[in-house]
Amino acid sequence: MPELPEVETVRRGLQELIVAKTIAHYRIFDSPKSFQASSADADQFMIGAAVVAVKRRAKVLLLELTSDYTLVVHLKMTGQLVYVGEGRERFGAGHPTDSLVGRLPDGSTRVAIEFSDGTHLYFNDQRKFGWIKLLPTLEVPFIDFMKKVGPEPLEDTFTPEAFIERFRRRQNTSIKAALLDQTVIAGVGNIYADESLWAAQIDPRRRVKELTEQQMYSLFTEVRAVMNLSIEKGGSTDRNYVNAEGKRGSYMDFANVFRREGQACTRCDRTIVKMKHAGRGTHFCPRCQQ
DNA sequence: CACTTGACCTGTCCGC
DNA sequence: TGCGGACAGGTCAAGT
Repeated sequence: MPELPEVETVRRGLQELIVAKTIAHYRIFDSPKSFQASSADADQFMIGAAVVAVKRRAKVLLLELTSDYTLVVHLKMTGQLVYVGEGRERFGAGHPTDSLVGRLPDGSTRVAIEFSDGTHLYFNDQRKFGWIKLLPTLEVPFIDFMKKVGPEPLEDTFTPEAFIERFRRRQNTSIKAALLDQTVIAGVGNIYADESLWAAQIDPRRRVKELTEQQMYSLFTEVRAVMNLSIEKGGSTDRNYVNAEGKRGSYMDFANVFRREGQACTRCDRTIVKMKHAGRGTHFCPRCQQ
């Protein structure tokens, strides 16, 4: 479930691994949905183009090319963007729990890119929800998603006042549903919604309009703290997520509620509960979250 | 406009 | 052991 910390971890890895590499070939394994570009465009603007930079906006990765086109990538639920360097026959050769990735390409590979030095970048996606679009770099800010998506919560310029203002038009829904709404705040998904609400001691079902200013300040602080810690830990590997080198993240070792139903709350010892709310599995402590 | 629900997919897990 | 159904959750379309 790549959310902001996972996508940022992939971005940092790719920035180190593929910038300045030139695309020699590409291969599409599946469906017009996984890779959205005409073959003429892909041939003209990918082959021979080098990677200028790897950027991120919300949960979307942007691989900018020297052709002035950008590969826009959304990993959705099970997407992976994995780099395999020259001579590396497979991942997972180290500690057996480090990696979820075997020899590539595999049955989940949707797109393979070969660089001129013989190294590869694979877009794997078991459930095919994810996609790659090839677009002119200048058009990227104007696609629907980019126009609607909310501010980046980890930017230095983002303030608690701006955070509170973003929730103004979602007063009547639950705080969890509002946090998951990408047009309110960018990058929060199910894991970090549950974790930040636990840290701020707010019941996920509570309506936005019922929350005090102090609670909203606390939530602002905790959303950032939780996601910053996760980036530090390389993100959360619940099932499929791996970074650009095929390695797991370790944030789940630090989670206080997510996938911890039936266990004791680390703050008050009450049993953590899981229920369905806002259409999602929702984990919280019924004693210390109000 | 605000808000909720279902669809998109497929691997995994659970109960029979 | 095999099989059907529930489940996982990011985003968008369609519904109230």
